[in-house]
Amino acid sequence: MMAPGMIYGGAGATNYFDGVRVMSSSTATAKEHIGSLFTPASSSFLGSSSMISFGGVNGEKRSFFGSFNQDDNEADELGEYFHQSEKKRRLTDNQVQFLEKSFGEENKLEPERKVQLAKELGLQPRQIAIWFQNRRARWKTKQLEKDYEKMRNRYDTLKSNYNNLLKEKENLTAEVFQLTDKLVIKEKGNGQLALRDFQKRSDASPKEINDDPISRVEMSNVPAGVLKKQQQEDLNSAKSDVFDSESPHYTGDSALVFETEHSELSQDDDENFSKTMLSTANLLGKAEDDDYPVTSLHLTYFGFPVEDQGFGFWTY
DNA sequence: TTGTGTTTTATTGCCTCC
DNA sequence: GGAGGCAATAAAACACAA
Repeated sequence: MMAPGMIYGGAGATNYFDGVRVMSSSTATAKEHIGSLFTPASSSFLGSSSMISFGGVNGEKRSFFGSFNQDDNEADELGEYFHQSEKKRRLTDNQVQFLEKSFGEENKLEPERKVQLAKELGLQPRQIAIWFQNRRARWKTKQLEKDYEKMRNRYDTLKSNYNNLLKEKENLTAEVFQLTDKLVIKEKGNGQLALRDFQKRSDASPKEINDDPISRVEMSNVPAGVLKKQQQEDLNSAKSDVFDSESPHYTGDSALVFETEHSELSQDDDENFSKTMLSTANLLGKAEDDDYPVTSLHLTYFGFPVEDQGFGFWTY
């Protein structure tokens, strides 16, 4: 049997009187404290109805649901409620309905409202507070679920868009392959001069070249269509002879430019693509500056940006 | 009927605000 | 320091399948 006025708590439990939390460090102290508050004259916490505040002690039953249309069903419900044991009891449907309505109006509970609701529903103010607290927790959980659902939908949309862009990019890449091949074949001819020039320049440090901002800028400004006849021939020569996989000049750089692309293209495709593009770029670069061979790094400035542009190779 | 999962009511401890 | 809010949790009540 629990002490009257004590909402069943264990040892060292927090106790409540009329909705006020009474913290205690020792159970005995708490019991004494609470016990002293419940004299036979106390108007609340009457025996088995310890969780329910009745209107008065004189047997008069004030209207339990002042705001409800009380019918036989509700009377039965109440009777059921009052006759439940002292264990944890559920609120009646009408009580819950009333609290829900109140929660819908305002989910925070001011002290006056709490007391008012407690009076109207015949519950302890503390019970009203607990109900609101639990209801807020449920509301928050629901809200989180909704937010999660929204975010998931957004993610799905973004993912779908990304996949579409990926496909588009693959198509464009394939188109570039085709066009480049066509271009190279078209430029077929004598390339010996280009090969000699390239070998002469092969002593130049790649770092120097790559770090030279001026050459980068110049490269980026080379219009693709400006080619002299002799330069075209140089390119054709270089295409077949210069870009072998052993060349220290190109293999490393190739990886630099296309390193984010490995998941998309096979290694062979990757290599071929790099070589072809280097070939083209060298040809174009030669039109501007014979001192520097074009490395794959420079390709970045030839309309094949690593990221952030329409033809970019980025990863998520 | 019983085992099990879910919901509801209530407690506890910590934190913030006044 | 007290009051109230919140997160985590306990435990009773309830729902339901086997």
